[in-house]
Amino acid sequence: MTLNKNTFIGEYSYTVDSKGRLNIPSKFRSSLSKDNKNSLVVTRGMDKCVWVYPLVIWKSIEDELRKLSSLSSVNRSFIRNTVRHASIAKLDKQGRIALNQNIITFSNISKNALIIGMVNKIEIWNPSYLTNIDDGFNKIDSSQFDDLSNKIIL
Amino acid sequence: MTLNKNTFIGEYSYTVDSKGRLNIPSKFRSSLSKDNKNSLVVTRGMDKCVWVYPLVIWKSIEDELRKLSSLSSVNRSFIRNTVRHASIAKLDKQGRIALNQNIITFSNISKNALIIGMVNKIEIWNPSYLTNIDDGFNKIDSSQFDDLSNKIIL
DNA sequence: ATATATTGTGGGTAACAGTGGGTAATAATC
DNA sequence: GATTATTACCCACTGTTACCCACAATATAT
Repeated sequence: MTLNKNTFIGEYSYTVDSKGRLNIPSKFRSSLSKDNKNSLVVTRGMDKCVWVYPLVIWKSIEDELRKLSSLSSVNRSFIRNTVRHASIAKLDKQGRIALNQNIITFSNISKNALIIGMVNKIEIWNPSYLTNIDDGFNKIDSSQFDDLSNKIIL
Repeated sequence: MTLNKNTFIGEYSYTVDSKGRLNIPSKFRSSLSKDNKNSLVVTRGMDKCVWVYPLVIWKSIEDELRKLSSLSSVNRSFIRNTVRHASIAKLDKQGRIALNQNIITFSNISKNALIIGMVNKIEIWNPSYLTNIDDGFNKIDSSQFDDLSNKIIL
């Protein structure tokens, strides 16, 4: 049962096998709309993790990037760093994707991987890295969320 | 007979069985609107308890989160910590949901569980934990509620 | 008060999900 | 063109999940 299509929530602990294959949670797979053709786009996250987008969501990101003028050096830099590490990964019959060496090295994922649903995308973490981020979260002055608390009722 | 749909009040004491299944009070079930498709969203509370939302209520939270840009690290942190422990639980034919290990460990619920209606959501407590929080509540300086008293008429 | 329906609890079993490895097809290298 | 390396498909094993039925206790109705 899924909420919206191409929407991901929850956390899952999986293993990367000797061939670099990583299972995508079946709940995430069943959320993917058909027009993704069983394909995801894998790229570097802004934190030390992997970002995974459904193909159609990535396409909309591409369309946004297309609107940015290359006359601006900031834009050029932003576009370059957003797309240079992106690659398309197709799910195999068992529902796994193969992570390339570039991504594995960047995120420092070896055996255990933590997969987290981030609503419109998926994050893959080295579990020990995430623990550090999590600690940071708890140390954030809650006043930083005051602005959010006016927008979102939990 | 219920007042509003997806609205919960009252307190109930139930047991979690060996498979981690927990009954949802029938009064709560009959309050759920049909478009929830017998599904709830279970996640960690901000206290040491479990928060349970009707599916459609959670969906509106998701929609708000989707609007937050991932360029902001505060936003990323907020989204991650809001959704990573959330999962969809479908009511079985007996009106129960299955609590996963993550949630059980966090809330320290073993056999007995206290289910409390919180108007727009449901809380599930280890009974002994709630006693402690309750004591704390009584010690809060009432001036902390001054801000709220300007917004809500009790 | 008796009969009937509903509610909370427990358990068996079949289906599914995650993991690993062998093998064939494809691509890359010499 | 031959050899090697990489990729993708297939099968198999194991543990978990979800569905089904059962039963006792409570509530409701006649």
